[in-house]
This record gives sequence, structure tokens and C-alpha cells, in this order.
Amino acid sequence: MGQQEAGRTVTLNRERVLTGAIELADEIGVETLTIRRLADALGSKPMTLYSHVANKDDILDGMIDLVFAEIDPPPTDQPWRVALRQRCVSARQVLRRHPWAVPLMESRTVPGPHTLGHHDAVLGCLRSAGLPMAVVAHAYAIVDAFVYGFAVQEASLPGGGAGDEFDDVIGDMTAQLAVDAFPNLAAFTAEHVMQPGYDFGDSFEVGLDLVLDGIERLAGA
Amino acid sequence: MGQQEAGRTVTLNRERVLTGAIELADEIGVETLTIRRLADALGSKPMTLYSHVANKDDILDGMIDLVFAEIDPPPTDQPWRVALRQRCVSARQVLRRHPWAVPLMESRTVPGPHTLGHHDAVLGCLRSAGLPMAVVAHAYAIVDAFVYGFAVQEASLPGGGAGDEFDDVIGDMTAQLAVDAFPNLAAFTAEHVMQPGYDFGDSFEVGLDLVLDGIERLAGA
DNA sequence: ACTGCTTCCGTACTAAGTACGATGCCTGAT
DNA sequence: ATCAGGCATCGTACTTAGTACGGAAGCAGT
Repeated sequence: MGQQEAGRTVTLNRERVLTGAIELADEIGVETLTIRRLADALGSKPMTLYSHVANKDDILDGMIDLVFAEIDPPPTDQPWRVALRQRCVSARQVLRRHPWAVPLMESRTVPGPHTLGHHDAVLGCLRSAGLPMAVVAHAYAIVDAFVYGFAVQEASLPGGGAGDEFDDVIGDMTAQLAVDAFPNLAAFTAEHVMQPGYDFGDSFEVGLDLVLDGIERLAGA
Repeated sequence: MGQQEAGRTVTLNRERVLTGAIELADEIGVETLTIRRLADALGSKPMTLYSHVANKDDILDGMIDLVFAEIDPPPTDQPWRVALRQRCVSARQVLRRHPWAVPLMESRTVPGPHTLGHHDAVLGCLRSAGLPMAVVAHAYAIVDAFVYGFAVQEASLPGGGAGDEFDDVIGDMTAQLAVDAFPNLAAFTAEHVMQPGYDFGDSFEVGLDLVLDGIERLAGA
């Protein structure tokens, strides 16, 4: 069993298929992730994977579940705000590693065990703080909306973060028709985005704290 | 020219292809949206579409751009907070009509004219309010993160909103192993989600106002 | 009616998911 | 040591999807 090269070890199993799929998706994206390419990356053959997973959807579901497994749950020995903040920062890091994850979530409606466990932990964090259920519900929905939404925006940014081609794209765009047709966009780009030191990601913690402030205020009422 | 049935009118053009694609995607989702099915829906043939669009990616890009065109820009005769709120509510409605839109955005990096125009209008709303550029940047990033993220979550909810199958899914899940393994999730579901009158969507305006509060506070500093 | 353009579409090639059945290695019993 | 059974692996092939290519069909202007 096993294979000749590429994949390091012996027998394939579900776990190995899924982690391989995640690594491949990180490299080439989910759109271009195919069973054949995945099999190649694992040093295996397409049909072999089907002994360990039901079908491609099963792989996709499993990938999402493993992504949730990567997110640190909120620590239980901290006040809820601190704990929730930590898990959000962790979530953001994970989603940055796997930019395909949030969009994929839209189509997967059956949550896996790690996903459920993670949600359970977050709800536990909020519930044990004594917040009323209605506030817990709002808090979770709002905080995750922000985290997921920020992740989507970061994912759709050109470039991996280097900024070179990003500047090029924006530069070209600006030079063309943008200045006349889209004056605000042009000014914003020139006066802010193109300035040294600008980093879209800086808005994350600003927004997160702002959201947590709001939740806290909600809890007070 | 034209065709025998289905599609209403005569000659095909880019616009008709794109709106047809959007309608089809609303019905069957983007995943299952194929050139062949789209051609069928338009009463045409696969290859015919290629005289009006470059390829499938071009269709996808065009769909996203039309979605942005559907979102009402912030009214210019209102204070920024009111104006921004209105455009966010509009955006949320549009993204609810087109649940596939946000996930699709992740993979499209070339914005179309309507997209640029919309962004320009929102930036104009914030800039004309006299907010400093840094605040404008944070505000836009944070507000849109929330709007997009909320849309993704709503899209991944089971059921279209009827709630029947939603309850079934959750009910089954709860009944199984959930109560022991995921006590917080179980309690949350039983005590809150399953209660009559619960609507996930209610968190949107709560969150939106909370975010806008935060932005306002940011602007004050 | 003829030329040429625009629009359309029939055919066919390639990539991708995956059903089916065969092959070959490993284990435990003789 | 040999052999039967089982399981992981894979070769083949069918189906669906994107799309290149070249031809046909309707219309304008001469």
C-alpha cells in the first residue's frame, strides 16, 4: 500500500485525505481543487480516495469541520469579553490561512462535530457570563457576522498581502477612468490606501473592539 | 433570431444573459448554474451565449456587478449615519435575494463599473461628512464586514426562511447526541431558537445600529 | 438577387466526478 | 510454507460541464 513519492507515509485515511485537501486548497483554491489533483498531491489515485470519503461534498464538509477545529475556543478562565476576543482573533487568523473557508460555509448546511463543539464552547462562554439568552443570540450572530465578513473581504483583496500587485491593480485602475468617474474612490485610494503603512487588516481589531463594546452595552440594558 | 419559448423576447444580449443568470442562480444556486442550463432558461443554446459574454467567469463577474447595481446607494440628502444605515438595509435585502452573491465575491477580484460606482457613493457619503480618512477607511471596512458576514450566515441557514425544515434539522440534531455532547447548543436551541417568534434576521438591525454607534464614537475621537 | 455582417448553433474535444469491477498485498489458519 | 479472505488500491469508462471551431440563417445595402 502507500505510494511511490509525494505523500510521505503509508496508508491513506479520512483524516489524511481531508488535511491534504485543506493544504491543496490553501495553495490553489477550492475552485480548482479536484479529486484528481488531490489524489496526485497525496501520491494516490482518484478512485482510491473514495474508500475514505463518500464523495466530494463529504470532503468539503470535512474540510470546513477541520477549519473549525483549528480555531481556539474561548478560554474558560477569563471574563467573557476577553475570552470572546481571543477566540475572534484566533478565528481571523485561521480564516486568513484558509481564505476559501467562509465562502464554502455558505453551501454546507450539515455541521460536523468540531463545528458543533466550537459553537457550543462560544455559547458556553456567553451563557456562563450570565447574559440573557436574547443577548447571547444577538452577540453571537453579530460578532460572527463581523468576523466572517472581515474574512471574506480580506480574501477578496488582490494579492496575498505582499501588496505589489495590489498597488499595480489599483494604480492602473486609478490612472484610467477612475479619477473622473469615481472621485471618492480615487481620492480614498491616493490619499489613504496608497500611503505607506496602510494595512486593511488593521481595521479588524478596531472593528472587533467596537463590536464588543456594543455587545457589552447590550448586556447592560 | 430569438427562440421558440421560455425566454420572452427576441435577440439575446449581454444584459439579458446576465439577468437570466441571476434569476437562475436565485432558483438553483451558483454551484449548479451551468452554461447549458442557463441557455435552456433563456430559450437558447450553450454556444450562443458566447457571442455575448467571454466565458463563464465573465458571466460571474457580470452577475456580481449587477448585484451591486441593485443596492441603493446612500441618499445624499441625509446625515451620514442615516444614509449609511439605509444603504446597509438595502444591501442586506439584496444579498438575501441573492444568497450566492457574497461567497462569489471572494473569487472575483476585478470589480465592474456598478461595483466601483457603489463604492464611490458610499465613500462619498462618509467623506462629505467630514470624517478623517482613517475613520472613513475603518468605517467602511467594518460596516461592510458586518453586512457581508451577516449575509453569509443567513445564506447558510437551512431553509429559505419558512422554518419548517429548519426546526426539523435542529430538532433531530438536538434529539440525538447533542444534549449531552453540546449542552450549551442544546439549551440555546431549546430555550431560544425554538421559541415562537425567534428570527435570526432580527439581529441584523441590532448589530447594524451597534456598529454605527461604534463608528460614530470613532468619529468623535 | 448578391455580398457581407451579425447572430446563432451543431459538433466535438477536454476536464472533472464517480460507478463498477478487478488487482494485489496482508493476515491468520492450516 | 501455503492458501483463503478481506481490504486498500486503482484501471476503465460513463456522465456532465466548459468551450473552440466552423458552418448556417436572417438581414442590410448595393
